[in-house]
Amino acid sequence: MVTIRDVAKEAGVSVATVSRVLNSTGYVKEDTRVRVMNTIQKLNYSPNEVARSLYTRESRLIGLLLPDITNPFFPQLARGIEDEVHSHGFRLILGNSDEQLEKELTYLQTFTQNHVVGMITATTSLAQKLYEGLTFPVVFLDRSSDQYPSVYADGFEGGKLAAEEIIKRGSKRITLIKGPVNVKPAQERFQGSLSVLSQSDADFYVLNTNSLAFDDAQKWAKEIFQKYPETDGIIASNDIVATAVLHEAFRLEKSVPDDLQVIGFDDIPQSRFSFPALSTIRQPAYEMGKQAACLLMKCIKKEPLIQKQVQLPVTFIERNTTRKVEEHG
Amino acid sequence: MVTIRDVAKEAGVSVATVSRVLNSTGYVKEDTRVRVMNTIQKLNYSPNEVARSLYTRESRLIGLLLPDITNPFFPQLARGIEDEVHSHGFRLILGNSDEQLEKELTYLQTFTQNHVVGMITATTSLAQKLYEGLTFPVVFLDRSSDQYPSVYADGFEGGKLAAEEIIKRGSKRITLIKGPVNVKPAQERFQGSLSVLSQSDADFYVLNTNSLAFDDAQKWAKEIFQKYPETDGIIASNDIVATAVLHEAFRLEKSVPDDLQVIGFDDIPQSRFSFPALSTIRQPAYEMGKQAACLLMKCIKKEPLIQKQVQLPVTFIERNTTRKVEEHG
DNA sequence: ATGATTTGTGTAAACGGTTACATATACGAA
DNA sequence: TTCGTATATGTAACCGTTTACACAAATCAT
Repeated sequence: MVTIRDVAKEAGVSVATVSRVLNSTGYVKEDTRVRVMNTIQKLNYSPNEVARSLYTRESRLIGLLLPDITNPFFPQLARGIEDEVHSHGFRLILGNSDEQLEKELTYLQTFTQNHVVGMITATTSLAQKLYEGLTFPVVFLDRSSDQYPSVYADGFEGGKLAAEEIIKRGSKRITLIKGPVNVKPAQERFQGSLSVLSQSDADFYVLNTNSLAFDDAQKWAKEIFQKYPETDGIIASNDIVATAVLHEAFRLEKSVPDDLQVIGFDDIPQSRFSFPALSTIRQPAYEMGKQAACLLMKCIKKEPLIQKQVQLPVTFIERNTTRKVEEHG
Repeated sequence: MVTIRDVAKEAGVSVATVSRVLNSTGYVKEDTRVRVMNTIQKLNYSPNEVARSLYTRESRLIGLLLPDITNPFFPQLARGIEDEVHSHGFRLILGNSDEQLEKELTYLQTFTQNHVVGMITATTSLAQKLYEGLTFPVVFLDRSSDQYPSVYADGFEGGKLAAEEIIKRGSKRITLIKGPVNVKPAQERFQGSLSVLSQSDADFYVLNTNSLAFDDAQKWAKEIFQKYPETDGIIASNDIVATAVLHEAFRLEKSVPDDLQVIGFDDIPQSRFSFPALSTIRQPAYEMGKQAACLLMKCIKKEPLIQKQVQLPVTFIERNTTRKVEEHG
């Protein structure tokens, strides 16, 4: 491995000069700068990030903690983040928490030990005090926080929207699928929908679930039609569950949206391809990731944050699992 | 930040002793070991991974290079990898290459500069010589290589399978969607299907595409029915494209599988929820990731590899976008 | 009792960068 | 000419670990 000393010797200068050339700091005469650059090229030298990190006490790494990359919502967040931080020269250390405190802790330690410059977390943190001791900035994504900068969509509003739209379109016996209790955004949606439903004249049934994943979605879907067969409107905890519901409804030969309406949450890319195409509450995932990354970049550069909390709007995406309403006027 | 010296001083021993306790190397008397451990607890000391890395010249990080995490096939690979390496105490630096050589190079550099202990790549590497200079082991995933350890599914066989099954089920005017030329696995599938089709008595049409992503899938789908409206069987380049095709077919009121059969590739989780449920060639993605990680672990531990190339079987998953054939016997 | 070996601990030199500080020259102003 | 400042470069300390080497005490074999 070729080091800065090798370059210095070859170019006939000191390591300090090479370092100065590398970082464009201090004074360097143009001739020597060129000479050093050439030597770097010639020796194919590339500075050791670890050594740099040790001295400066920060790396160019950013920690990213997600619940589960296998859920299609999160890769979009991740991609938004990556695209943004990459352009600033940072790289990501990725961790899946599976919403388990223990795994989250492991990664927090990893991030600390590796001197990350900052982190973005989209997971549990029921205990926000976990993050208190950290020496680097943290941005919460897909979760709100008063203390920390955070980027999230308005889950409560989304939940309300879903309920309003499904009621407006005529569902009377509504099933509300409640996501895992420890997943905060899922609870917010749920509360949003609940607040609307409880003030409406619709009957409703709440199905409690403990996962948002593919492998379980089918189970919840079956459960609904067993326990509440006469339901004519389902507000799902996310698009995956909604898709499973749709699938099960088809198996049972229910006609969507005529006999049964379904609304999802997230608007993952594949939702527009479901059959019928899924009506859903859209969260701008890629954009959320990007914004979170921007916020973190500002924290890292110690620029003042104009606003610590960024709440992005949710929108109702009307597709074919809900009935049409004719507009007035 | 509390360092090893703080611990040493507090425990009344030398840094060497603390280090020995930490790494369970050399001789340490039981009393002092306990005393040091207690001090570590008391001071809440956690060793600086960067410093360790600098001296030992290796980190506990592994580089992972994927084409695009947004394509649902890759998160599954990633998850398989993470689960495996995590249990060995390693963490992942993630990069998306978008199949662009330039981005790939950037990440190769990042990995080197950060002293990763190894890397797994599932992307381009048209120029395998890129990987020659590296000081750490590399495992190819979803791509074969004679030189390097690699884990992949039998794409050619998968392509053949798809063609055979669709022909066996009676399609006569087949559309073969050819994935991007620079994506090797896509080409292998294509070649596999092509080899079968060209020896069959079916007519077929090849649609060339340059992406496997959601945003473009719809475009290819529309193109097919414009250019080859009488087609009665479509072999898609992956499940995403297949799903888009299905969606478009429905819009055009084609009856699947009666008038049109469709076969995908990958078996991403959502495929079983498409309508009709997608028949596809399954690649065991999670398992592939896991195997690749296992291979890398062995390389890192310098254990001999029993086999450098691991080829996992593909299987035809019969769902409802293909017609049934009655078994003989 | 004596030497060899095992056990236990400490000192200091790496690892490969960055940067504070020292030094030296060039240049412009007074 | 002299001083102050801008320019240019080098020396060495430092970041926080690991480990080679040195040394001493304890244990063992003869």
